[in-house]
Order: sequence, then structure tokens, then C-alpha cells
Amino acid sequence: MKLLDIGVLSEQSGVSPSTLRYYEEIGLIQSVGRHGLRRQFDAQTATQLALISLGKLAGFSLDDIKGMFAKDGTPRLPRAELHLRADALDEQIRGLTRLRDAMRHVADCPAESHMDCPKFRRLMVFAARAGSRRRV
Amino acid sequence: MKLLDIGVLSEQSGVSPSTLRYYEEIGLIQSVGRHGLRRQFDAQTATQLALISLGKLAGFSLDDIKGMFAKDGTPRLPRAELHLRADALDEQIRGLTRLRDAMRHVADCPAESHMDCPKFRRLMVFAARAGSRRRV
DNA sequence: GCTTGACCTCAAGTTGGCTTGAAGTGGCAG
DNA sequence: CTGCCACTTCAAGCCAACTTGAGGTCAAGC
Repeated sequence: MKLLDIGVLSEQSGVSPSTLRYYEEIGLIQSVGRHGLRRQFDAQTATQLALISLGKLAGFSLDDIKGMFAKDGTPRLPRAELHLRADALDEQIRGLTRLRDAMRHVADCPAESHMDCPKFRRLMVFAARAGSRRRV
Repeated sequence: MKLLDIGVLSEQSGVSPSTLRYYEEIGLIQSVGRHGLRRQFDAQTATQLALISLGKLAGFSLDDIKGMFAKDGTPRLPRAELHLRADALDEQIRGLTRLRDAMRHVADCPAESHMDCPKFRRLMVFAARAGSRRRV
């Protein structure tokens, strides 16, 4: 079983050593030994790190992600949870799309002031609604 | 000119009084006077708050947003900047969409383990790339 | 054998966007 | 006139996800 020195893993994964130590501290990853003082990691940890960054992209917290690995570090992704998260992503994508369209419109809008533009005003109503709802 | 007590504005906008005070403290909004101790705000501030929540949705920081108002509180949205931000939103939307599709696929994927699914592995490569780039 | 440099530990600091707590004040209903 | 209650100030706290700093260790290259 090939072992990776923390520096190598860091280099390979783009995750800084301090972050790796932090991840280990919170139990997200495990080192399998030491070379002198230096942590050594299983090659599998690189895969795990890719999954972690994937999870972060999808909006999971590190704590959420922690629950997605079995004790041995292999992924354990509950399908229902994935669907839920995909739905949340859908929501987010819809909101962002609306926002982007409106921004484009406003940027090209000939109205003297943005406040004179009906689309902009509609956008603000949307924003006001979105703003007064509790954050996701 | 109609004035709003902080409580009224808070109620109306869904922004908590402490947040309003915080926004004033950082110079994002201005109160126009006091009724006893209580801050009073211009009715226009409600509009401004809608814009602020809009800006937050779009991924602007409060500091960015601060730059989007003239000293009198009227919006000053540079069109070039809007286009840039819309482009960034596009990027974000594309990434999220890819992610969502892949998540859906994985959730329904018949492979024994997620690790056996080619799509999942491709997704991880994407994640590894995205993760090692500097955060936007 | 000595230096070097990347690692080590542990505590504390950072950032953004607020919220909370303690102690005080003032307008208004009764 | 009294009590209430939403406000006030100011400092401190909170959250996640790290980073930084001080002081220490160790394997490897010269």
C-alpha cells in the first residue's frame, strides 16, 4: 500500500498541509502513520479529498461531508440525501438564472436611472421576498 | 418626506433591527434622525435594503454593495461591472448545473459502489480541478 | 556531524456578517 | 405619574473553515 507524505498529498491535491492537518483534527480524514514527525496518508485519501472538494462545491458543510464516509474512508452517499441536495441546487440555479437575466437586462437598459426600469423594479420585489425569507 | 421608525423598517423589510444598526455602522445605509433614541429612516431606505439583498443574492459582499450607492443612497450601478458579475454568475450556474446533473445520475446509478461509476469518477476529476483552483 | 527546511504542536487570530448581553433611556398607554 | 417595552450603546461572542505564529523536531544532503 503506497503511502503519501503530507507534502506530496498536499501538492497532488492542491489542499494545503495546514488544511490537511485541520481535516484530520476534525476527523474528516485519517493519517496512517508517521515518517519521523510527518504524517503519511493512504493513497486513497487523495480520492477522498476530491470527494470533499466536490461536496463543498455542492454546498455541503465539512460536517455533512464527514457523514458521507464510512469509518474506513470509503464513500457512503445516501441516495435520498443526494436527491434532496440536487433539488436545493435546482432552486439555487433557478434563482441565479433569474438574477443573471435581470442583471443583463439592467446593464443594457436604456432607462435614465435603474429605478425607472420596470424590470429592475420587479427584480427588487423578488429580492425583497428572497431577502426576508430565511437563508438556505 | 415620510420617515420610518427602525422597528417599522425592520418589519417591512424583514431585516432585523440589529442588522440595520450594523448596516448603518458600516456606512451601508444612513438614518436621517431620531425619535427619542430611535433611529428613523427615509422611506427610500426600504428600496435600498431590497437592493442590498439583491446584491447579496448575486454574490456581492456588503463592501462591494456599499460602492453601488451614491452618497445620497441612490443606486449607482456601473454597467460594465454588472456584465462582469453576470458572466461570473454564468460560470457559477454552469458549474452548479453540471454538479446537479451528476448528483442526480449518481443518486440513480445502479453501480454497486459509487466508485464503480464512470460518471462519478469523471465528476471527481472535475471536483479535484475545481478544488485546486483558487476560490472565486 | 551539521545545517537545512519541511514538517510538528498548540493556541490564537482572521474574515464576514451578523447576534447577544448588560445596562441604560425615553415615548406613550393607562 | 408610573410602568412597560422597544429601543439605545458598547463590547463581546459566534460560526465555519481555515491560517498564522512561536517554538520545537527530525531525516536527509553536504
